[in-house]
Amino acid sequence: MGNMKVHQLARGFWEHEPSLSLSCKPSSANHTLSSFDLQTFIRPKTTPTKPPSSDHNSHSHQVDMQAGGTRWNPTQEQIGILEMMYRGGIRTPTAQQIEQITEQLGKYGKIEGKNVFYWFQNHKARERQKQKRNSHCPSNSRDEADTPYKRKCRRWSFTCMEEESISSFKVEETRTLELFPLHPEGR
Amino acid sequence: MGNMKVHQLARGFWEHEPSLSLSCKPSSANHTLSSFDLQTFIRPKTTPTKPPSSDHNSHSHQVDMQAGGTRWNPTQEQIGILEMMYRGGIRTPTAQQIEQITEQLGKYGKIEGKNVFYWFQNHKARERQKQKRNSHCPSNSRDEADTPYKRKCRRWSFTCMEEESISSFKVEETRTLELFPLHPEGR
DNA sequence: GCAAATTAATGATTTATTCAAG
DNA sequence: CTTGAATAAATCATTAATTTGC
Repeated sequence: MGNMKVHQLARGFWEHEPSLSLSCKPSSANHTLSSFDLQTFIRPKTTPTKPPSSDHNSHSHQVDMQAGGTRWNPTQEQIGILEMMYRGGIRTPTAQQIEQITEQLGKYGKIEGKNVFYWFQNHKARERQKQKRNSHCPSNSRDEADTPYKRKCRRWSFTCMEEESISSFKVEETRTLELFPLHPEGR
Repeated sequence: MGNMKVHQLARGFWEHEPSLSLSCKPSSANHTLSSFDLQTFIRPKTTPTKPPSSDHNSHSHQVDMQAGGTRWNPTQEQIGILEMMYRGGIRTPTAQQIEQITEQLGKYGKIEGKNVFYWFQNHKARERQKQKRNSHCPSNSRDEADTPYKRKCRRWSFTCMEEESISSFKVEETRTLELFPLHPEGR
């Protein structure tokens, strides 16, 4: 709050790189790749920064957020359920679980899969660090019911919501890319 | 591939947790959540481990992999393009870029968005660590063309490919979960 | 020359750290 | 100050190189 100036500069991503004046030796870079334009990717299309259209606000529960770049603001019910699951033993849910959880929690307010994912990550990390800070009598500092190194497969894939979303009431645009705040100190 | 014994134990995910005998105090857990079954999520549905069907091998380039749980094995063209992009300055591509890159690289072999994402993460990290190991005369150890702390929004979402995939030649099942080799020594 | 055994690379996940909104 | 979001570091796990014994 307060002194949080937000730069709106809409320059491209890679303009801070004149021409790669590094003299990296072109070792074994003799690829026989055909028909490929690097420029296509270097310059990501100068998005027109379409402002979010007038939202209809369907779900009522709390501020609808999204569509502008705000972050998820969980409701009490959502937190409750998540904590219950955490206490139930879930630490890093699989994609499948995340899907289901998201669907369930969606009843209580707007939510995305990544929110669920992040919530578990953060909660786990912070519980751990809280426990570490309370390492007074570390007699039984065994990590009780955490995931004991079984490597599960996450299996996700990107789904970019851009360019005319599915037309239904999906997340539309949500463009925060060119719009980054800068913080006063080097923290 | 000789003494690599593979455990096939197909027990469920959370069976290493009888009933959470922890006596965690039920602090402020008086949520008024209704109609929600925790068990649904605790027990993720005992997938029947369907073996991959006979693959037709469509793309010719190299071993088709996938469909069983193997990892992405990039072709020379793909590596070439990715390295070119990296040298071009791309470090952590946005979801939008990843989408495009994936599409392009798809011409040279099977690939997913997450492969592109991981490739950049790993390549960046390993370049950095390689450079750190060569810190002989650290005169100009400035991180040259890396992303200088601009926080972009990644914007991804989960897409679980399970339960009868889209029917086309998509990734089906890919279950490597319970199947881990054990190595004789502590690595 | 060739497969098994070993090692080196590197793809895929998880954990730690950091940034920033509210 | 709390915590959602994102990135970096550490770690695990698999595949390709490479070596080795025949």
